[in-house]
Amino acid sequence: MRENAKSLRRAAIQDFKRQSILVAAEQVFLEHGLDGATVRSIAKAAGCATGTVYLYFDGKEAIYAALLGDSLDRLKDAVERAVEKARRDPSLTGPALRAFFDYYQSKPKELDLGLYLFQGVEPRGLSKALDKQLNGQLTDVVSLLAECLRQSKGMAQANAWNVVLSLVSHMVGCLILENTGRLTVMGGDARQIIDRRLAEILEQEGD
Amino acid sequence: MRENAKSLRRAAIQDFKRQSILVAAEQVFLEHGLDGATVRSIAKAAGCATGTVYLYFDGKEAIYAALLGDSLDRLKDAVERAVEKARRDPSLTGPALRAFFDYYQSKPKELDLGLYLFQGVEPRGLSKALDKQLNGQLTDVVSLLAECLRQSKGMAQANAWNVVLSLVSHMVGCLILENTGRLTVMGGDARQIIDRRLAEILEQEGD
Amino acid sequence: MRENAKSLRRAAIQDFKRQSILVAAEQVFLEHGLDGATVRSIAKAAGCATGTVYLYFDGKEAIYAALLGDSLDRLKDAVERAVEKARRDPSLTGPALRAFFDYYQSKPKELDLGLYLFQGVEPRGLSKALDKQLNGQLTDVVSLLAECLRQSKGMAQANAWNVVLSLVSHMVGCLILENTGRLTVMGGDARQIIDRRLAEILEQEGD
Amino acid sequence: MRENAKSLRRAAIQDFKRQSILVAAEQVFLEHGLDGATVRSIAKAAGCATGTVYLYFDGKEAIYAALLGDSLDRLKDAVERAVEKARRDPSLTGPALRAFFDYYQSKPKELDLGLYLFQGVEPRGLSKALDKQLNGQLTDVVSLLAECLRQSKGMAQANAWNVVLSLVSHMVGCLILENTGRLTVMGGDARQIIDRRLAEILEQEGD
DNA sequence: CATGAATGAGAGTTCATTCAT
DNA sequence: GATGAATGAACTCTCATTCAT
Repeated sequence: MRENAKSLRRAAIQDFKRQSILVAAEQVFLEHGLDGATVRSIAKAAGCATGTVYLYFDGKEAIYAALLGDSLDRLKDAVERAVEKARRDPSLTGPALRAFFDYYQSKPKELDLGLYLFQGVEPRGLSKALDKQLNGQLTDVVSLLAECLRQSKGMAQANAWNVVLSLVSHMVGCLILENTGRLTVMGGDARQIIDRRLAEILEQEGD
Repeated sequence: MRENAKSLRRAAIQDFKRQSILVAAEQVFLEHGLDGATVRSIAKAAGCATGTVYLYFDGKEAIYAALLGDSLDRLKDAVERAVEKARRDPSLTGPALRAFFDYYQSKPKELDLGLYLFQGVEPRGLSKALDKQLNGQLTDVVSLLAECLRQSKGMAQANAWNVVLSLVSHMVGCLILENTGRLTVMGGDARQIIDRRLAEILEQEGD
Repeated sequence: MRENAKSLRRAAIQDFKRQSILVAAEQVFLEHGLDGATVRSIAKAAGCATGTVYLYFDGKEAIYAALLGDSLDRLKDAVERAVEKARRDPSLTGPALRAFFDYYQSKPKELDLGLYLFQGVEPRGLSKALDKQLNGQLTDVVSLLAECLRQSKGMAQANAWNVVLSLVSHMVGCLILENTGRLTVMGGDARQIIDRRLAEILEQEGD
Repeated sequence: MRENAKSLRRAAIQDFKRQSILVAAEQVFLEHGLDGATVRSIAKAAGCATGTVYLYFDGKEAIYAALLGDSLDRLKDAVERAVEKARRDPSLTGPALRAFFDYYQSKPKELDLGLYLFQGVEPRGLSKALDKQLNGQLTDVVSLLAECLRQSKGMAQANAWNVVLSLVSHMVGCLILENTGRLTVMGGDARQIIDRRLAEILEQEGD
């Protein structure tokens, strides 16, 4: 018992350290970019020595992968919760579909982070394995949304899938343009655009 | 006169060199990424010495900026041509609106290139000046599209502007997801999504 | 008494730990080289924590020194036993002289280990003290062999000494070339070379 | 012509730089060992910046390889010259056979350098290719000596080969023990040992 | 104008050693 | 006594930039 308690405490401390490195890394990545960030600066931001970072992660890319994986996990959780509510109350279908957008709008940094993935995955050194994992996580999220729409509108599965893909693409585009200020400069409002789009989708007849 | 001719010739030669460096740089940037590209490799691809690159550009960032500016110029040209056709033949409004999408779908690398802009502009060394210039170029393109839609559908200007912003966001999202393979993995097709979207827009009554 | 017994036991346990670290270290040194070996890997091979190694040794060099000293002790033991037999039965003089060679041929790694000594003793951190100690141990071994030869052949002491020095040099050269594969590549056989040499030595008249 | 002269000059300068790095590297390797030597310290000793070293060599191991290859080349030259003389004047067979020993005794550092090869080639990171090359160079030298002995004494080829292998092993052993002071401490003299050995070999009947 | 050798700061990563537990 | 997390200096190697030719 005593031993057990001790190792539990140790594990908790380790988890905490790991998390604090991740938090620090996220800030550094977002401020300086994936290549601009140095392990040194991440360590300094985390308040530890350079070598310590390597006790918790295999290297810079591993940190990035962990960061992105966690982010997509949280996204999935958020979407899941919203979809679950909509299942109990179909009038919440709109908000459920918007959960993807809401998540990234409330955490714009996490989308920025993911953008690194959008540049020649291989050449940048991001492994195929990471790419596959992230594709899987993204597909899971889209599946949840498609199923939600299907149940709500009585659409055919394939149809719901296509509508959701279109919607998600639209959300991604809006978020990127908003994050970088391009949309604002041109007088656009991401939330408004998406809401209008959602209204159109939900108005349409099912099939 | 003699002097003048000579200097004209010299200017032409200079322009040619400058262009050949830009062409080489584009290839290298797209293959290795902004950070992965080395000035030496750009020079080698351009068939000149490392130092020569610095005779024509202030440095790596400057090459990138020039490249991006040129790309947006070409985009604007393409959109302008399409819009001009639509003005003469309103049935070509759909293809005109799609010109933005078509341009980047036919040159996916150029969108990739632009994506670097979406990550921490300042810290990466990309100047506010460049950012402003690019915003201006993008706004020009959107203006062309909005005016085209307005004339074709008799919409209010503000309304047309909003519709085009939404459309352009959608296109950007689709292109990014397609370029990175995420859309394909999930069984989506960017062109199809955008065409459906265009059909909806053009069907709607002009307010 | 009780205390005494306890401390004896403790000393025995300490010795055991020390030995197990040495055994582990030898394996690691031989596999990865003096610089390639890490204290962490030695500790892991010894089944203890990194810090524990420092409870028994002053550091990596100290482990190496201990290892080398032990190796030379074992060599001396082996030579002593062989020489003792030859004293009782002079026909065993050949095998006695070959004991040096036999020891290292059966444990080629220990000669490898010793070779580190041959490279920049001081700068590598190996102390003068260690160097002196090892010279002493080597001289002891040579003395044993010289005395054996003197008794067997009735040679003058100085003469026997010279012959043994020559023989030991020869053995060292053969062992090194064999260990590294150079001899084998060239179709040579260390054992055969040394045996022929021994035959010549023993055939010669004792001055 | 003018161009040619220029590039010739440039090539000469390059060769000079390369050589000066090699000379510096040899000193640093011998003082600090193969692992102890740092590229920085080699550069400093050569009077240039760290990066400059990488303009002339692929890395630390490449420097070592070049150093060792050059050394063996010079050894071969020395042996070749001596053997050539012996062919014209058979009374010089002794000195010819001793050329290997003489070379390394006059340049003890070069043997020290080679000793790194004698420690687990692979684990130390020294490539198989280097190992093979060096084996080839060493074999060439031994061949020269064997042929010299064969012609001088009218020995069978196989016999001469074996005698030379034995002799070379002996020389290596003597040189190592002398270089490290072990031989001197024990009152031995490498040159004397080898000369006696040579006398024995040359006295023997040619099979 | 063009060259490309030289620079040197800085990258990711490792590891001997320490010390709080 | 034993642990192993933490340290931070030092490593090899890269590359944007400069400048003598």
